[in-house]
Amino acid sequence: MLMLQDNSPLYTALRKLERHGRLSDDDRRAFLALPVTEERVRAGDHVVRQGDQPQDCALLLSGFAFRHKMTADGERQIVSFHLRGDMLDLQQLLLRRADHNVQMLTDGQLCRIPVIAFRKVCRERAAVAEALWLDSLIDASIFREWVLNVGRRDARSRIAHLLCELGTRWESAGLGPADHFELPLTQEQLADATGLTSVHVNRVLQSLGVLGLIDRERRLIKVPDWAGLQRVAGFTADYLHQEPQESVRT
Amino acid sequence: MLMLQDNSPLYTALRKLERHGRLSDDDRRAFLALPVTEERVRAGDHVVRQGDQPQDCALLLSGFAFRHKMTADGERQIVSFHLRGDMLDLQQLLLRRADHNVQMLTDGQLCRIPVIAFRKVCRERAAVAEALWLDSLIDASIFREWVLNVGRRDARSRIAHLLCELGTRWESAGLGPADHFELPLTQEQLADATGLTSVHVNRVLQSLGVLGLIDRERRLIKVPDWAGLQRVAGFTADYLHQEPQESVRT
DNA sequence: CGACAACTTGACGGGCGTCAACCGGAGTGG
DNA sequence: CCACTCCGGTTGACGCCCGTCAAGTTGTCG
Repeated sequence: MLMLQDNSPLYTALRKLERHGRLSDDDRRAFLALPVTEERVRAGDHVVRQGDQPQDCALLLSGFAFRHKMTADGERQIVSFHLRGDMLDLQQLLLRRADHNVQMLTDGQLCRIPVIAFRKVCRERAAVAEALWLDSLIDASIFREWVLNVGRRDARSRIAHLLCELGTRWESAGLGPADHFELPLTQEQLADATGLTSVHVNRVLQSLGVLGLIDRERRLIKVPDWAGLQRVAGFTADYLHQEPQESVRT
Repeated sequence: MLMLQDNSPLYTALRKLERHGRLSDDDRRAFLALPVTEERVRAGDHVVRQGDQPQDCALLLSGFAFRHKMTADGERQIVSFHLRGDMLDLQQLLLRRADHNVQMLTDGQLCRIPVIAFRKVCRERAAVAEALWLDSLIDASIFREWVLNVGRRDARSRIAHLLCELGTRWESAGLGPADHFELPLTQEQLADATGLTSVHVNRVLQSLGVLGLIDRERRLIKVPDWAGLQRVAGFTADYLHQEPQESVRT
């Protein structure tokens, strides 16, 4: 078995990619050998801008990021949040032009992988391509859940659902327990993610507090009643596809 | 150049996959050689059910299909519509358990491709895997636009936007001009796709008619003022990624 | 011609948006 | 050490977009 190099910035990503199935030593080696450039970024920095044609893919090493789009008349909608280990613009591997923005929520660190080298590895190592493809399928599943969330849940369960998702992903990214996580979002950003206004988000957060479902202190969320929050949200984690896939073997 | 077999049910899909870049003759041969079983389906038939672990992928040969999810308390949200040539559950290639439902909107025809054989081709023919991966990335892009649509547009532009998308995809699927297409949806289904109620959808459709933006006759939509509809919708087609990609060549 | 689904219309109500004022903490500079 | 500023959070009053309910109407298929 290949000794893993914990010091490679790609190791975090590799661990996430292997969540659904081991790669061979050759696959790991090829992936870890990708050329990268690390980069320190500040809250608010753009990682990708709509219309860009970036020549590299970004991997989030630390900090929080988010994707968002805007309507013609300037309304913003956040479409996803990203934690350590997430690939931020995997789609740039195959799609030329970015159709949305990716921006840092907090200070953090990311590394950039040149598209050309990345594509080469994908073409030569089918299992690596497959793991990355799977990753983008899970992203897509999360987007579908978000459509359901903003389309068919009322404000309270909508926000509760988002909190459940973030807690669950926080835990599965190895950052801590799901019921005690960082939420480095202003209420306006929370509103942009849920299709509400910041005023209403404020009222709903308070009501969730009164119900004993969440405790807020600064940008930290504690969930004293996880089952209750889940019930209000109608949350089940299946759409995150976190379990190993035990998928059909060829 | 490989002579294409117009009679293969996979030919429609191949043409769509090659929209963004030619495959080699070997790639085409491998894809067209996939074992398939054709199937006639009726409006309302389920193609995939949430929780299923299907052993094949479905390709839509004719008719309309849609995907939908439900909240814990039974609210339905449609998350996408599908036309001839679309792969209906590509994600079953890599994900074990379906997290949503796929159902026929009209009578139609589909063909099923066994997951095992399909995966084998993907592992052996990197370019085929890449084309399919690209297809799921475009799906994901459409989901993001839907999040924006239900999250941040009012009822009128929301419905206008959906009509613009369907018209555009109708045309690019080779079914006819974008401003004159079939819309085999009840107003309740339209409501489930836009996060509204059927009553309100009814009123908005009428108002779009009064504005001279659309004409409805039965399940047919004519758009006398496409530019106007686009303006009301705030629609730009970039998120559909229809242009050839001219992507970085390795 | 009866039955059923889909569409249409009107009256009414509520969840959430809008507007605006105020508060509170963190950073800044004198 | 204290004003000043600024951003984000909080609160209240009010109103609108869209949901709800319920009663028709139309169209289609047996």
